[in-house]
Amino acid sequence: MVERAELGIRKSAILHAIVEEYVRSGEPVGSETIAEHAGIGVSSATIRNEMAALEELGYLSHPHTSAGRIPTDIGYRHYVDSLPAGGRLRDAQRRAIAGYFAEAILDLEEVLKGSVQLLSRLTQYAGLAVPPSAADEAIIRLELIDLGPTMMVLAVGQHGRIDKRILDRPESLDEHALAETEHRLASLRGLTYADAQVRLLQLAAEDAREHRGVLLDVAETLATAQRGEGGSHVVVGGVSNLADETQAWRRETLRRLFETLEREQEIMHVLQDVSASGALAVTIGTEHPTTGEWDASLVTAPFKAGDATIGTIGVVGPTRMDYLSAMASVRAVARRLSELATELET
Amino acid sequence: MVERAELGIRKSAILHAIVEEYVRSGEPVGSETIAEHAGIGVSSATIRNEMAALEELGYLSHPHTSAGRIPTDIGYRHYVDSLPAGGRLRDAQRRAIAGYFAEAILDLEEVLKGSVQLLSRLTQYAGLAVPPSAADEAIIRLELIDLGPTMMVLAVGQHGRIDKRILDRPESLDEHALAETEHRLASLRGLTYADAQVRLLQLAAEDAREHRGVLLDVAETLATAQRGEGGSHVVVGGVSNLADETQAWRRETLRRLFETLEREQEIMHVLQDVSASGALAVTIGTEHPTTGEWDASLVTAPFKAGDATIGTIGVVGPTRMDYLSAMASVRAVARRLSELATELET
DNA sequence: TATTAGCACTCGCCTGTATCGAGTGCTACG
DNA sequence: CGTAGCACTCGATACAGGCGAGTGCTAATA
Repeated sequence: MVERAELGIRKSAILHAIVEEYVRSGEPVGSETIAEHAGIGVSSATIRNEMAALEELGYLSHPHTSAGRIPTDIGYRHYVDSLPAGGRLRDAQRRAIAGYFAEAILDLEEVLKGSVQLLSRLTQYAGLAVPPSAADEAIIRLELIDLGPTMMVLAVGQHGRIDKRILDRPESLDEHALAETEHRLASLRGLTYADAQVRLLQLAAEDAREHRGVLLDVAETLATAQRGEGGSHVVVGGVSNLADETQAWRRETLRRLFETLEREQEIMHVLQDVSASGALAVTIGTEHPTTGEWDASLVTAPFKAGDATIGTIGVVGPTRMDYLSAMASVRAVARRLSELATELET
Repeated sequence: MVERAELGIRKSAILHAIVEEYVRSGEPVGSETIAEHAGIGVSSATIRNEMAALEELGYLSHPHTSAGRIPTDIGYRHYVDSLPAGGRLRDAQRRAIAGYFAEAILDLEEVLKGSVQLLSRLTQYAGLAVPPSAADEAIIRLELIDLGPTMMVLAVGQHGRIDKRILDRPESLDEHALAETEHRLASLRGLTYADAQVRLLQLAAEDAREHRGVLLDVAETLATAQRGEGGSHVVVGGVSNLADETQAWRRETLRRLFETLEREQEIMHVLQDVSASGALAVTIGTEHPTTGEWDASLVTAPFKAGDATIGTIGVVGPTRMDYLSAMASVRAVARRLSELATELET
């Protein structure tokens, strides 16, 4: 990030007022509006001078000469960074969150689906979540199930995750051999997905017999589960909010956004990128190549089980986003989610 | 459906030409265009007379006095009904379908995901599929897995479907009781989901002991699986196509469409409604209350395993749809899917 | 009787022009 | 340094005129 001289207190206040007014109205905001309503206590002419300076510094831009100013991505960034840590939730929102988490929900997968729905309703943007990776979860069942002409690898994680893959069943693998192979798999119970995968590769390497292929397939199934390509995907909810009339996206931008939302792998990478810090994070427009392409912003927060971060949850919306409220919602949901996950995993 | 006198051969030809031209261009089409390009062999004046008659009959409408005609839903309906049964696929499309199904794919769930993607690419609309219901699938595993503070019901169907539900574990249910309950569940193997559910309710009724609740929960899990609310949902793909610039939807309509696409239950019901006939079906705009709300059309076809219909696949697009090509694509994919499903289920 | 040529008419759309006003940037002054 | 004042810019809006696609009707024709 470019080093940028600290703005004076008055410039900050003006920028702040412009961002909030623009987010509210969607119209470029003029010096008069700020002078009258923002309580800065100086005349519009002074505001104009400051605005010109802010534009010079890259915080504001100008759709055309005789229009008001709109914040640039950098402007939003400064605004967001200057926001107090604890945004306020409205009572109704607080109650919605409390209400949702008050119901006893036992399945993290279900909880995540509900949570992104909740976030999308709270914020009017779309909710996203990356569920926990399987890597560190212990396997409590690992079975090879006979489906007649085919067979299925079935792994059950200690917290209830399920991964499966259907495989071709080689003719040579008769019932006896299948039972024997399954017996060998049973010895992996208790290992994590990651460890079990390593162990399987060892087993397959040591023993170069006929059914090595099956072991490799099982290993691949575990690997897939860890990459998040398996049963537990990125969870997306409330995308219809993005098509709302009031969101200022052009059709083409909207199309690209939806397109990417269908490519789970890409979304997962984006979310992992932006939430690398391990704390509530805001990613504004061009700050990330992918969000830049959408002209969108992300507000994300990790959720934890105990001390370990296990996933990410957040919202996507236009860069002209109500960051304060989105941050408060995401923070609150992530906190509740962490509590619940911690509880579920003990 | 309202009984409507058969159109004469010439009116039909004109209507046909208008629909095709309008679908192609998106502009209201005038009499001149038809007279020149459609090879009807009469002058534009005659076409105009016929158009006026067609409008009178409800097949065409008029955005304003000096504009060309556009087809009404009834006009599209007549067009679709008069279409030859075997629409042609372009070679590239035929190859794409053959290519997709040539890869050995063993998991019907994966196949369906791929198929809706395929359909959405072939047609440039969004693909939809309702997977088979669990009702008639035999259960080959039915387990109660100890997850420490909770427990999981896990059902595996004979063709590899998986349904699970995580339940609260009552304190009274110690390891011994859990093992015993699981033993009782084991006796249900081989029954279909529907039969197993009935049997479970009997068991629970007969034996009014402490752990009745668990049996009821298991029954409920099986019921959920049959309603399609469980692991296998409606499969949707290629929705970004719907946001394409060239599709003439207004923002609000688009929003409603996306909103419904997120409500799986509703989509499932719509698809079941429209594909009740058991054959390739086209549902145009207001012909179904839900599609009417979207100003959209559906082209759907059932797919079968052997002789039994097990699911539905199709596309959603604007009423101004290239029906011929969509029908051909859906028909071809459904046929391949049926072959594959038949093979997988034997 | 069905078809067609011709033509007046309609009406959306495009273009050009004029006006309005929000908002700017600059300058001069306190 | 802040402010008042003012000329200027430029998008938005409104309106008029002309164009042209397309209609609907009528009268002539096969």
